[in-house]
Amino acid sequence: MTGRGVTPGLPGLRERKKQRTRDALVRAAIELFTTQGYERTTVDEIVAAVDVSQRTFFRYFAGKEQVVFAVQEMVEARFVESLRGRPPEESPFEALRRAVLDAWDSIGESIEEFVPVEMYMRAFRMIESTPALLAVQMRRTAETEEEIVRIVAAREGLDPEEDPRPWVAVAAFSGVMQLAGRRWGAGEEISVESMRRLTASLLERLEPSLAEDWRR
Amino acid sequence: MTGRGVTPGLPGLRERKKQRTRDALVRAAIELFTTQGYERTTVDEIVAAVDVSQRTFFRYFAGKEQVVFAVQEMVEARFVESLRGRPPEESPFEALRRAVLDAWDSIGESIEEFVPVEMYMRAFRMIESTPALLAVQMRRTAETEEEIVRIVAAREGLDPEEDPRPWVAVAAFSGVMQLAGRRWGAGEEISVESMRRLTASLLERLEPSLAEDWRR
DNA sequence: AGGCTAGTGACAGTCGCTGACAGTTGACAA
DNA sequence: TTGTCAACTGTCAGCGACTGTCACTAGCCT
Repeated sequence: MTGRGVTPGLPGLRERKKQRTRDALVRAAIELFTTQGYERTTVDEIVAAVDVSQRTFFRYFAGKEQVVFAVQEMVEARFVESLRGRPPEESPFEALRRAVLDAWDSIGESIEEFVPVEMYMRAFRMIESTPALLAVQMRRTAETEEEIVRIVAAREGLDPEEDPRPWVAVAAFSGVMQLAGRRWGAGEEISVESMRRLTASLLERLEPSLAEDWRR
Repeated sequence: MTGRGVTPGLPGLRERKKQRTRDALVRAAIELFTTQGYERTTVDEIVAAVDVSQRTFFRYFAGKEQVVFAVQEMVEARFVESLRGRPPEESPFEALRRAVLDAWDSIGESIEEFVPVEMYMRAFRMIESTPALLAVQMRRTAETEEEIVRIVAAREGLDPEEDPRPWVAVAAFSGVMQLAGRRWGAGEEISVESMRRLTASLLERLEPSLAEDWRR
């Protein structure tokens, strides 16, 4: 008996250690970024706070910006999952709309396990106000869009290579979502609740805004 | 008589010299980027080709990426101008749609004065396929969006701070435009004409894609 | 116990970019 | 013309992000 009788399904010590280093880097980075600013924080400062070498940092993250998006990834995953669960009788746009709202409803707890919600919020605002980060954010969004398109197309039994409608719908939807993010970042309220409200109100107006004669 | 009796309205020698340096940098950069790739081209190579110092390069362009967007700026300006000229009785979305198509119709000549159209096309594709450039591109787009919102709001006699409809409409429109760019970049045809066709067909489908039941 | 290898640190080097300072050259007035 | 001023430019020195290399440590597996 060596005392190594670990629960079989669980990751080994090596894996857990890695995860801990990674988490520590994310937390330290966001802490530093939000207190002294993204550009004014060097990678050297981050690694010093966690006491690892700079080389190690770049083994975990492809770039200084990547570390910021570790949490964002979770949120997106939550939305995608939620979309997959929508009943097939909903129209594509309706399914997208409900999936976002559902995701916002249930997001609070799942972030909290990892970092305080308030830290996530600060990170979100930091992204909106830092050109370098915003650029990465937008690129990431574009990539997620592709996955969403595939899901929507599958729901409707379409081949996305053939039919442009899933692309167009998702593009329009995504445009409005980005707008919501920008507005929320510029506003006062820092709550998930306010983000949800804003999202709902903008998505509601999408169809009318395109068709209606605004002057009545 | 000193021979310095220059035509009064024209920029002086200094100004012309500056412009020449700038143009030379843009051309050299795009040439190098498109032949050997963006990342594999160093700023040193660019300045060597034009025979100026690296410092000078950074006085003209805020970053290595900026030089790529010198031409793109022209195209966007053309679109904005075209939008301003649309008759006020058109619906906002209709005006946006026609403005893009008009812009594509008249874009050819105005680029040619500066660089061959084919070079512009290659630059466009390079942006689509280079993460660093795509990120900047998207950021630039977001900034242009704001101006478009103001124009649309003005057409309709609305205050954009009050009414979210201009924002929503432009966000959706812009999302589809980005999609058009991506599709065009991924396709075979490298002509302005094909870009125009693609744009037209996607914009046509925007409204139906949101409302219709796709399964009939 | 002992070999295998993923993960790490140390170090040197490349590249994008900036600040400071000095030299040069158009613009403009005397 | 000539002299002064301000705008441009080159040189140099240096920072910070990022990468390649190589030796070493410590979980892992038999």
